[in-house]
Amino acid sequence: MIVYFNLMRIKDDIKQDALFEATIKLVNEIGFAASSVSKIAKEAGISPATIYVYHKNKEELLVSTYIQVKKTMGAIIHENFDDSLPIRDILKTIWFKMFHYIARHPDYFQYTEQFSNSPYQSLVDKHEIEKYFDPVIHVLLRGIEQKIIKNVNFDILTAFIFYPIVALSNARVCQDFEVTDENIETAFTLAWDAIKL
Amino acid sequence: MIVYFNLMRIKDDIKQDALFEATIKLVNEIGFAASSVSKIAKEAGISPATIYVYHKNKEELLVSTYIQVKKTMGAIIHENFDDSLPIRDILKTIWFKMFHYIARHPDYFQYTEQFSNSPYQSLVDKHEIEKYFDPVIHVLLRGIEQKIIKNVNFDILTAFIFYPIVALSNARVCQDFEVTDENIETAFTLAWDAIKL
Amino acid sequence: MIVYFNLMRIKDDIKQDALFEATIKLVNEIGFAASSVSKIAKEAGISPATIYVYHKNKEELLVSTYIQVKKTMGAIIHENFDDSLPIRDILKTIWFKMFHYIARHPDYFQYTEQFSNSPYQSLVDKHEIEKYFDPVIHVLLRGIEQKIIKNVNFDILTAFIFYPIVALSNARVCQDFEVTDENIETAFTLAWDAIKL
Amino acid sequence: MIVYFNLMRIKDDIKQDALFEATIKLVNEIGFAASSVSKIAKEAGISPATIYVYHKNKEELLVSTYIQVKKTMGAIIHENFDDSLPIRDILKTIWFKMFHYIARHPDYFQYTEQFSNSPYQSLVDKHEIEKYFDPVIHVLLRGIEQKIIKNVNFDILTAFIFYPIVALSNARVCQDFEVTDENIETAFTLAWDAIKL
DNA sequence: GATGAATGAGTGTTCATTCAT
DNA sequence: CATGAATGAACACTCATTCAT
Repeated sequence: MIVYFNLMRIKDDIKQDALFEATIKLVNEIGFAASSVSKIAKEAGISPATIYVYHKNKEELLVSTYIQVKKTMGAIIHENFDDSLPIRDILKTIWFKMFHYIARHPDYFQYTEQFSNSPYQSLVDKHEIEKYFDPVIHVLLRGIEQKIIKNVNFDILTAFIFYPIVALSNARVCQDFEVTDENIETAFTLAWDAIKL
Repeated sequence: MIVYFNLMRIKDDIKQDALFEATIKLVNEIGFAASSVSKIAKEAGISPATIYVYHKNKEELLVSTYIQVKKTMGAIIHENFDDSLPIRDILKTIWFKMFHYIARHPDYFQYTEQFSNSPYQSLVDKHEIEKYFDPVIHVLLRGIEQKIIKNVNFDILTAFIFYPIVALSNARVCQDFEVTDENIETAFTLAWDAIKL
Repeated sequence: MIVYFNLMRIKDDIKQDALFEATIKLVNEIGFAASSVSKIAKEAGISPATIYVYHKNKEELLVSTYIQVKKTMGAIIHENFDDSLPIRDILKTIWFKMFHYIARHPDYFQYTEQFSNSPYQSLVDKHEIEKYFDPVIHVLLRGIEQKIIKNVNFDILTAFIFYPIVALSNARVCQDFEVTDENIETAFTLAWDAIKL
Repeated sequence: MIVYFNLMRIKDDIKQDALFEATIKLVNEIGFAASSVSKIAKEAGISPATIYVYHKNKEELLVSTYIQVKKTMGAIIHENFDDSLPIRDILKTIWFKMFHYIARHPDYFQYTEQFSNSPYQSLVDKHEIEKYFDPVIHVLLRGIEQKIIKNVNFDILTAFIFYPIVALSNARVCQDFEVTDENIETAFTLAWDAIKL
């Protein structure tokens, strides 16, 4: 009986996962508006009706897919996070991790880009996302305290230390930027020059 | 004779304009996917069929609206463009002009943000857009030549001298950044620190 | 067990049938071009969207309706088909069966007439239709072999042994021809005189 | 002034003609339902509104186009009509003339075929069409009187002496029948065998 | 839990026709 | 006479969602 129950759970997870991947794949291929519930279902190999077993509605499917990607990204850039290193080194490490993560999962990244410019984005609890990136945020705050980083509005800091990664990773925005370790290093120099005191 | 000409000209500029404004307003209010042709028509006070007198299809309506906004923006940031000023001053002037333009037309800006992350974006002739921003681009190139600006990949430069404006103007991304002359000045300092040699 | 099977089978034969009859009725009443999907749906008492559960699109609905009529017609004219009778008798029997079938289902016949002159006709696999009429065809071939029927191009034979039935059954073409056994007999005499050696 | 008036009239006729040809061409190419007023207008090189100067509405345009083709066909098959020849020769001459006319104007013929199976057909005054074919009709009547042709219902006669021409000329119906003088002669033999006493 | 069938509401688009010019 | 602009009504079709099974 227990075995049976476990098999059920496994089955669930497989479907859940297929749904996650199908959603991202389809949104990237045909865009947000054209990704209908039934197309996503077909891509995932399940019935449209089954989606409603796992998710309240389409919105909730897209939002939870977004959150899951963001959560994963947060976890990955903080792997082996060492708070004791110099601030510049910590940030540089995170730059590399982000670029490498995006390079490995361009589809995940592209999904978040599309999502965060869609009307669905307003349905996300911002604090839930932010908490996945808390450790880096605290590094910046510490940098300000230690007078290593400019004491300016936090949004300004973000616009120079994180947003350029997004821009440079977005093939639509930057077509000539090749993601090599050397180029990442160069780009990071500008970021650091921008925020350092 | 002039009266005759006015009587002759049939395609209605007023309608054309209403359509332009309605498209932008609706896309901002309910997002790209939900902005149907009939809703846009209703907002503009015309029949859905009339849209097809002015535009081949929905795509073309959205794309031409985007191009028009970009064109206007390009024109405005180059108003009184003075090539003889120091490079830093030219760029700073453009920063202010962009922020002010966006502040005055937040809806236009928001439209371009949504558009450039939609599947429609791939339908735009990139070169047509780029030419509206040629003068600034040449300023950067001159800065590199004169060894005032870092000699790095152009996409990297763009990611630090233009993209932060987009990030900071995007209320969704930066909710704490208040657009005041002082804050713009501060933010520009970081941009200049990033790109200057 | 049978009850269970009935409960299981979901796609509704009753709806399928209603759709078939509605399509034919409407096309006969208002013509092919005016028979819109929604009108057909209303006539069948179902939602327009439901049509797309049973048929890929309008074309496919019309084509499959045509094929079904042709199939039925083929089956009926070959009922009790007796290959051992004299060729003239076989053909005469088929003449009567066709006239009687058409008289009983003038709407089915009229539908095929309209269909085969519409652009949809090119979508039909001709061989699929022809196979329903194979037995008669073979009778003609046998007649030629046995030097009972003129040895001429098969299309010519068809134009005299089958096509006149179509003409005479078409109320639009022949308004004065009353379908009585006597008149059919008379007309068949001409057909036989035409093809016999 | 008269010259001016004449020029106007000529211009009219050119448009009228272009409209006639455009209607037939388009209906043959894309079918009846898809041939919209504006497409016909574009094909004819005039404005859709102009069509309504020459014709009350779409129906009337299609009907009058049909009548004109029928009229032309009637005129051509009666060219050099010689009532004094033997009946068989007269009919054979008409067979050849019809086949040759259709071969020369397959588009005109195809138009009438499509038209006479469309709902528009009911709008035609049958008597107006019939009168264009009066002379042949009288030949048949004379044949009956002289006991050369079978004394049967006139529709039956028509179904064997005229309808096969339509069938054999219709590429959709008869794909293997090549229109050569020899084949026409052969086919006529069957027609004559059918109707002769 | 999983699903195929069903649908009302909506989609983008074209239609025949009118009208001011 | 000729027309470009305009439109209400309709088109074929897809949508997100529900429900009986």
